[in-house]
Amino acid sequence: MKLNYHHLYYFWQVAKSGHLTRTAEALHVSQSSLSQQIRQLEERLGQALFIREGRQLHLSEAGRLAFDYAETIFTQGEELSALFAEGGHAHREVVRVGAVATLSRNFQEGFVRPLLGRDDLDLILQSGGMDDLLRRLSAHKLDVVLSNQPVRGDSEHPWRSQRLARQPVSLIASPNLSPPPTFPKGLSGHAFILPGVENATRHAFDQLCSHYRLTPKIAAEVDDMAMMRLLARDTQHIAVMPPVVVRDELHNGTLKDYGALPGVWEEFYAITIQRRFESPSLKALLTRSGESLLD
Amino acid sequence: MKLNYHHLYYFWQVAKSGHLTRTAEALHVSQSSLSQQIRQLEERLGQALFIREGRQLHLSEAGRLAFDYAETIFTQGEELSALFAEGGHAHREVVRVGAVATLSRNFQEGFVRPLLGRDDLDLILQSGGMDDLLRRLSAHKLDVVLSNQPVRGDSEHPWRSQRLARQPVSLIASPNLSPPPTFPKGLSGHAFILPGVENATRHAFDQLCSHYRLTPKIAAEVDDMAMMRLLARDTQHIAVMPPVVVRDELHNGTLKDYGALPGVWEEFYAITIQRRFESPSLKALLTRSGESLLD
DNA sequence: ATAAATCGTTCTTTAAAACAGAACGAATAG
DNA sequence: CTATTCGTTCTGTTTTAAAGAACGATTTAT
Repeated sequence: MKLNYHHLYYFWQVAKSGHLTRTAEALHVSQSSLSQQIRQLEERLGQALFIREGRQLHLSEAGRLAFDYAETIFTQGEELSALFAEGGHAHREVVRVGAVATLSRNFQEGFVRPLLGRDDLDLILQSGGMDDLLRRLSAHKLDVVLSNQPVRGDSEHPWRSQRLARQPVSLIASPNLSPPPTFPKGLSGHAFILPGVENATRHAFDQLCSHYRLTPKIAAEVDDMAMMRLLARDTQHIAVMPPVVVRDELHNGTLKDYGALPGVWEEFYAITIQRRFESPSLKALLTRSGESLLD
Repeated sequence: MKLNYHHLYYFWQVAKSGHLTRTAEALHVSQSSLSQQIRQLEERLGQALFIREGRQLHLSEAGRLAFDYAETIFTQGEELSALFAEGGHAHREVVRVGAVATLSRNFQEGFVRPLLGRDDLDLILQSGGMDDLLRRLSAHKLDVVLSNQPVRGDSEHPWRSQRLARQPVSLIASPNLSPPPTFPKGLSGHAFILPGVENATRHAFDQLCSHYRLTPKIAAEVDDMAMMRLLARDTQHIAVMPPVVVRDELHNGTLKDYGALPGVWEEFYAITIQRRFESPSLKALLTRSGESLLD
């Protein structure tokens, strides 16, 4: 037996105002009809939503609960309705991309680049924390989340993490460092700017160091790639990061790539919710080869 | 003309599976009926939701949009339905309190204390960032948010900020500080642990200092009250904070209150959404006098 | 190549629901 | 203590959703 949304709607309206007769007038239905529909909803749910005290209606605890749900349901519905009402015009395609705020901006740009030239669609880019972004993804406020970590989905949150690209991780520093650092030997005297410990790249780097019995001096731990880029530029320390982050600086000579670390990769994932009808533009983004994202 | 939620429901089901006939069977209705209801929805919205290609249905851009809304609407509905289905039992009262994570724990506890003894209701306490909490409040996932700052509501977010209490702010430090600090003179040689600049208390403190032409040495800026408490306890610096935060330490002599700062207050606000039927327990919490919250 | 099956739409009839109106009862107001 | 207000219940009416048959288009099978 299905929930009757029209009954719920009437309940919502009455609960909002607290008066049956007034609501009936506002909705242009008879109070008798309204009363009946609400009673049917109560029978369907198996519990009283209103407490009848004299000729007044008060929300019961169950009613309060139902009201909260009704509120989100029908505000969504009204939003939808308004969206279609405002313009009879056809809807433009929209692609909404969320990106973990600590992710490389160059990578983000590379991902959405194919969409930038198109004037037949709207691109919405939002950054934020992982939790926040995943919540928005679940609420269908985002189409895809970009992250440097995969996420395991479960039955409640059927997320799908797809690796878009992997990028070697290099030693990046000022070009006039002397002696020039090399890996694994030739690091003494230098301090490092590293990704934070929650980062998978950092984990790989630590493993590599422990393999070569190295205990590098740590100048800073930074989780934001944009911040790391600034620190690499403005200090004499060695940053451990993918070259793509500092593409411009490498090109104009502000920074130098002292070589990739073997077996250490920064990975990029697209997290989506599996759905039957994917936006064709988004689908195209996700099925590209990894190289084009990083050049 | 109102949006028909039954039509939307059918649309949602068909859009999920992509097949009209199969969905009709699953819902135990005829495919003709299903087809008609969806057509009526399209007429109501003024746009095609499906693109008919041969005998296949594809979501149009408008359809994709509508589908996202339908998804949140009906998952909410199903959640509601499940909630009432699982137990025919009467629903216990629930009060859901959100608190800004940086807020004093003692204050939080004082706020919810009247509810702790009651076994006829469930108390849900969540902490998080202001943005996150306000979002949950708007989504009716929380009944009230506790904060040390008021929030201006608007027509879209009709928040109401109510001041629950104000608390003097004192100089708090180790009891064996010598010379004992006094305000405004007698602070030289001491360093301070201060709330972060986004905190209203910090602002008042800075104003006070500038009035007395003081430039205090800052040892640390901390936005989390629990953290501040630890630092006050484990350093020889002077913390600027309300005594309520360190009530226990003051009582057992671990810390000492060197006097309140004139005109500096830490304020506590309850942020709610105005509604017709407030939970009686919550209402009782909000109408208490401020004193009982802080003792 | 052509018949058969599949799938969605449209038209018409039938069943179900939402609805309005009247009668009723209880609580509030003058 | 009588009017009025407000929610409920009962009955007949109207509207809406549903089913069935006919149709057209596309895919599959022979």
